[in-house]
Amino acid sequence: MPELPEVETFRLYFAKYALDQKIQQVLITDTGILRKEEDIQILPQLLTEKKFIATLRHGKFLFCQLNSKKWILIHFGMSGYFRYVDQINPYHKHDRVIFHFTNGYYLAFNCMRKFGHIESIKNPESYISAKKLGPDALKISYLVFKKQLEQRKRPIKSALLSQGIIAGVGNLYADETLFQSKIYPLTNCEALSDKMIQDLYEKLKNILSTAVQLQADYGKFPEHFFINYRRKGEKCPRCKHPLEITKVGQRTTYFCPNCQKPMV
DNA sequence: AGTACCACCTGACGGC
DNA sequence: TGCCGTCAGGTGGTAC
Repeated sequence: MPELPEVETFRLYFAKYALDQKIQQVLITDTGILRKEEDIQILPQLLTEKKFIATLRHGKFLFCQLNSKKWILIHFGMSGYFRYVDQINPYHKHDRVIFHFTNGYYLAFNCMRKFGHIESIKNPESYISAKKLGPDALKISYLVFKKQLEQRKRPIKSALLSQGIIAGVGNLYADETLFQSKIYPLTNCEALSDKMIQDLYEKLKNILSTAVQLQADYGKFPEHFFINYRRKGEKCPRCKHPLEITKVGQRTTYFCPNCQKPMV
């Protein structure tokens, strides 16, 4: 489930294998992965005979720059990832776009559920501003974080999930952050004390940077991380109280009713 | 500004 | 065995 740490891991993977490789051709095997119809023609023109020279991540969006100085955008939806391989056979069912490099290797964008997309864009700055994305969750300062949450009349969980407030947090890391901060997911932002906001900030930063360091490999996450217990019928790793499942803004939400109590 | 609801897509899982 | 409904995830659009 690509959230910020997964996308950062994909960015590093892309940088390791795709940067400075000459692109021989681009195969688009499923146009459903494109956002703009004209990209069927534009992407091959943009990429063929060029090289990627730089990467940039903002929230869950990955931007890749070519030596022509043009940019493309990759979003992983919920099932997207890269495969760097030395042959494209056997065919992988969900490879949607395949970059064929002159060194004989391929970078495939595999996206089972097609919620991801690839798009030609002008540049990251204009895209970020057009989409009204908030500051990146790993780069945001405490003061801006506080300002983004203060005075909002909505549950903290839905604020964390809103990419326009803070970019990069998805459903799993939102639950993780609220659990570690001992905050009830439906708590209104308005009701949060400065201390709680500070705690949220520190926990969020710590969780995301830990996950990035571990290359978003859940199996390696610290034992006490909530993600290891975020399952039906599981007990709280802290107090052993059975976890509860609810919905916040239509999204499935796990929490410990004993550790994360509503404010009175 | 905030919320609800639907849509997109596929595979896994539970129930019968 | 197999069918069928439900769910999961991130985003985008629309209507209120």
